[in-house]
Amino acid sequence: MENQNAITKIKEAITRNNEVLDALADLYKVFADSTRVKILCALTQSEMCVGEISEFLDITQSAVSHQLRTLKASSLVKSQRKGKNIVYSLADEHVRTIIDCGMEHITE
Amino acid sequence: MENQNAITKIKEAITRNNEVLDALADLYKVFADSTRVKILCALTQSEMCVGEISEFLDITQSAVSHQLRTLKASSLVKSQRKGKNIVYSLADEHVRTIIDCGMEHITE
DNA sequence: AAAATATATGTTCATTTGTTCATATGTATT
DNA sequence: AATACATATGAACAAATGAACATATATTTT
Repeated sequence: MENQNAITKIKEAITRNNEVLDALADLYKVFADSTRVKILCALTQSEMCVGEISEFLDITQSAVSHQLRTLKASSLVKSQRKGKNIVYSLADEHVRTIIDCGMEHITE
Repeated sequence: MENQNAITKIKEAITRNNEVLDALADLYKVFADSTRVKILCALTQSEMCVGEISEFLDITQSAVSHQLRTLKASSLVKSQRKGKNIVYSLADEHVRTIIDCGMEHITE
C-alpha cells in the first residue's frame, strides 16, 4: 500500500500543524466579509478615521467601530488619536499582500 | 480641504470596484473554515478521495462531501472519477499561493 | 465645568453556516 | 440483475456572525 502510506504522512502533518491551520482559517475569517475588505482596501490608500469610513461605506458608525475592533484584534490595523479623531491605518504590509493574492485568483 | 478630496476619491474607487471586493470577500469565506483549510492543505500534498479525507479529518463523509462541493463551486478543487472513487485535487496553483500568503502573516 | 464631538460597547435580532442523520444516486463487482 | 461500495443530497438544528439601536466613555472646545 504505497499510497496509503503517503496519506498517513499527510494526515500526521495536518494533525501536527492543527493549531496553525486553525489560526490560518481565523485569519481568513477576517477577510471574509465585504465590509471589512472594503475598510482594509480603503486603508491601503490612506489612513482614515471612523467617521470617514462610516460615511463612505454608508453604514452605522457603530458597525464600523465593531469591525475595526475585529481588525485590530487580528493585528491588521492600528489606531492613533489625532485631535478628536482616532485614525486607523494598516498594521503592516501583509494586508496589502493578502488582498493582492486573492485579487489574482479573481481577475483571471 | 486637501485630505477630504483624497477620501472622496477613495470612496469612488471602492464604489466602482464594489462587485470585485464582494467577490474577494466571498473567496476568503471559502478559506475561512478550518475544515476546508485542512482539506486544501492536504490536497497541496496529494490528490485524495472523499473517504480518505473523511478518515483523516475524522468527520463524517457527508460533511466532507458538502465542503468539497463548496470548494468546487469556488473553483478551488476539481474532481475526477478513478474506479469507484472520486479523487479530488487542487484546481490550480492559486490555492497554494493564497495559503502561503496567509501563513506568512501568522508565522512571524 | 459644561457642552459638543468622536468613538466604543452592550444587547438584540435576523441571517448564515457547518455538522449530523437519513436517504438518494451512481458505479463496480459478483 | 442484484448487491455492495462510494459519494452526493436534503432536512434539521445549533452555533456563529453582522448590523442596528441605545447608551457609555473619552477628549476637546467653549
